[in-house]
Amino acid sequence: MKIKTTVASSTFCNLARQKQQAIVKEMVREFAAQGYKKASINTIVKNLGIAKGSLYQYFKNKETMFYFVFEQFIRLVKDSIKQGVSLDDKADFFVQVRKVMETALNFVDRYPDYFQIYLQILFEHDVPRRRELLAQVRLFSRDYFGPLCLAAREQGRIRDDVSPAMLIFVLDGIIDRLLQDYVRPLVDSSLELQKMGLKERTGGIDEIIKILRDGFRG
Amino acid sequence: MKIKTTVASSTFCNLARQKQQAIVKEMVREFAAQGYKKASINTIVKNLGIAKGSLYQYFKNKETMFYFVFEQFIRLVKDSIKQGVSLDDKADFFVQVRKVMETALNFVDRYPDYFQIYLQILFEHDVPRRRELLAQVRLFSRDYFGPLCLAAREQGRIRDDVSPAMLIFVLDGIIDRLLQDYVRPLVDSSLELQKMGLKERTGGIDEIIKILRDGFRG
DNA sequence: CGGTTATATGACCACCTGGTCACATCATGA
DNA sequence: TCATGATGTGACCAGGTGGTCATATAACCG
Repeated sequence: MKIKTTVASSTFCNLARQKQQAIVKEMVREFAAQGYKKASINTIVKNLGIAKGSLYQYFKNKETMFYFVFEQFIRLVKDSIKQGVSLDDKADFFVQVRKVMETALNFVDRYPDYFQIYLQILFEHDVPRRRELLAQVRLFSRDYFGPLCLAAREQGRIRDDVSPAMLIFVLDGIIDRLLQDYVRPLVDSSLELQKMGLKERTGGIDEIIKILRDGFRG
Repeated sequence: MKIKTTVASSTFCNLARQKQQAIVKEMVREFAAQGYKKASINTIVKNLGIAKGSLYQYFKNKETMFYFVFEQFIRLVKDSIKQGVSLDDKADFFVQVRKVMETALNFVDRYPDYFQIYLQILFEHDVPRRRELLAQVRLFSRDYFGPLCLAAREQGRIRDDVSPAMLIFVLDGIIDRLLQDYVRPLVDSSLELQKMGLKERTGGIDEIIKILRDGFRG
């Protein structure tokens, strides 16, 4: 099974699978840790033990390397969505939100570095073709949550004194926080889900859903 | 009134107020836009129209410049808290949360670049003395929300099947999102509070509080 | 084997970085 | 007016950046 890409050279595509994977892994690691601009090609080749010229035979330039990695990220996301979630208008809204949270958590659990790269793109304003890249991602938010939220509201599962924009804002915010907390816990307010087993994790998500549904009031 | 700092040179402190402010403003702008490592001293001096050597007579090195700016940030935060909020155990919990949100929003409205610098520190893992800096900030979160949340729970204003950690996690997450959305709206899920007048903004916050209190259920 | 093409290499380039310092300019006070 | 100390300056440094390319090595095939 050949690797799918629109930007890597044929030389790279014909590389031994093992070497290929090592290169991808190291590029992902470096871009995840440093973002686009701060990422160092010298560091990448040093860690791989290959010459810089070699890397530049595989990819035209730094921007292409980044885009290649991003391509892989998009592919993984799409695969995860296909496998993990099936939109079902009839199911309870909060059950569906729950499913989305679990799918998203599974993704960042499996591919934390790829998720970090996504965060880097969100945060770094001078990433090449940033707008275009982000437009490709709007997964949990627009393509997914948008329709889900609108449907839920029309079906009366959501109080009608809450605007759709606000619903999306809060849900998206909570999920984002959940994922970021998973890969990069802050000292102050962490659920530490990444330290838990599957069962506790499920319990944590349950609690969040409960809050979203019924609020904090005692 | 002399500027308060523990790191700037006396030469800088004796500078004409106007020049001083211009320098502070430009450093804040650059660090806010680029973070610590990517920030360029050459850019700063070019934009200011002064020699690099001059800047290095005001501050020992880049790290000192960054710390100086951070010092100012902390000062502004403390002032804002003093003015904006008074902890009141007897007031309704959600009313207090509301007050915190408004105070925080006012801060990022007045000092968006300083808030950006805070975000940069949160996100950039190789900022010098990062842990120490972040420890000084835990404002809305630990020093503030922690006691508030615990008190609210003990007084039964919060449902007792929600853990304190979860309460802090969700509140902190929502506020964080609110502030980030204010200075750096995402295309997909933005409330666009920054485009609104004071009244609409108040309405937006009200809606959030309502959701936190009673949840989304229709 | 020889010949030809594909891959690997690292010295090298121009450019930028944070930082220095000998020197120029200015202000002050006698 | 002149001397002294404070302030301003930018050429310069070592080190890092993304990127190139002539050359060396390997792989393949007749």
